Amino acid sequence: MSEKRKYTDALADYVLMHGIAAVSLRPMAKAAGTSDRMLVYHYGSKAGVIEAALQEIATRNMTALEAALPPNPLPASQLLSVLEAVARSKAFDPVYAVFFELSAMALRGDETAKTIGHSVASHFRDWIAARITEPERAVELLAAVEGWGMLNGLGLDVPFPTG
Amino acid sequence: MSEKRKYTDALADYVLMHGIAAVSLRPMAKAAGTSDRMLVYHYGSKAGVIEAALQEIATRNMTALEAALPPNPLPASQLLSVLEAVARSKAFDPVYAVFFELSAMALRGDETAKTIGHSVASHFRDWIAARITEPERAVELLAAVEGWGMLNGLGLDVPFPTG
DNA sequence: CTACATTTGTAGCGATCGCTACAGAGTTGT
DNA sequence: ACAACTCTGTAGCGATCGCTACAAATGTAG
Repeated sequence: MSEKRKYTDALADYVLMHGIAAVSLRPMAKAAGTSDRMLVYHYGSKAGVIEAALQEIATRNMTALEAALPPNPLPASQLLSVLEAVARSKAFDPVYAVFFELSAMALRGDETAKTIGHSVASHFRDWIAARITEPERAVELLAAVEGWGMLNGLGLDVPFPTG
Repeated sequence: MSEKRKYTDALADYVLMHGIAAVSLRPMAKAAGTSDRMLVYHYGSKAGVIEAALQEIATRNMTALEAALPPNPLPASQLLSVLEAVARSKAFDPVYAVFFELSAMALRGDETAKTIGHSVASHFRDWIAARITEPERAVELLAAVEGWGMLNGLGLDVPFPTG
């Protein structure tokens, strides 16, 4: 595996762990086993580094989704109980957090956040649509799951959507 | 009105405009017509400044909600069309953005974000509960509205929840 | 008026930020 | 062997960060 590929992997881990807002080149480089100098060399700038990390996170999520469940229409309620297991696992918190940060950045006009966030959300929506018997409800279910994640993150006791 | 009160007001505007992650003392002080020195004097530290701004934003939202609609049970669909008008207005984008940032910070363990975010979300939930004929559905509706805001912010064309 | 406490301006501390100039080291093509 | 190109370490630039020491100004109480 190329050095840059390994860096990208470590950068994605770092962003998931610390959030988009908190990153700076030197600590990130240290976590990736290299120097800030090399990150700028490979990715052009801090913005390039962050974009690469976000793209990597997006790709991971999409492939994880594909691998988790074959496209096979189920009743919405059944798909939601699969999603609930994932969403409730502590390991998913950083993904939610990055997604929330992306949304906030997009609302403030960040073009990179808009592009990547829109792409991730669209893929997730289509993934859902291909796995429920009422595909036109995919967006509604996605919104319910995201809204649940937000309120749950804020410590509200919210029943997971059941469809 | 006391100087500190005026500062807090300007700080809330500043945070709504620029986001939580982007704030630093000097630009914020300039926007409030004072110096970083004075912000630290009045609020103790940068964290104190941010907390005051967030509290002010939270208070504004709660009083705006109270003023917008008297507590009078309506069918959920009617309340949602009121909320849709607010949520779709461009002026509400910064509120959504700050809320998303708060959620991300809370998920990463920030105690201030947890406290304030939980408080805002609880009040909003209770506000809804007092204005629909099926109060037990308040959390579900809140989650749907927040999820809509997130996907909408990412540029997805999402129908507003109808209840 | 005097003694004290509260409020403010000036200046600057040490740390970190993103980024770059420069020089070598390593690799490749001829 | 030589030149050209890719890669990487060292050092440091100017800017900004949160915060503080110090002292002057301002208000308040005796």
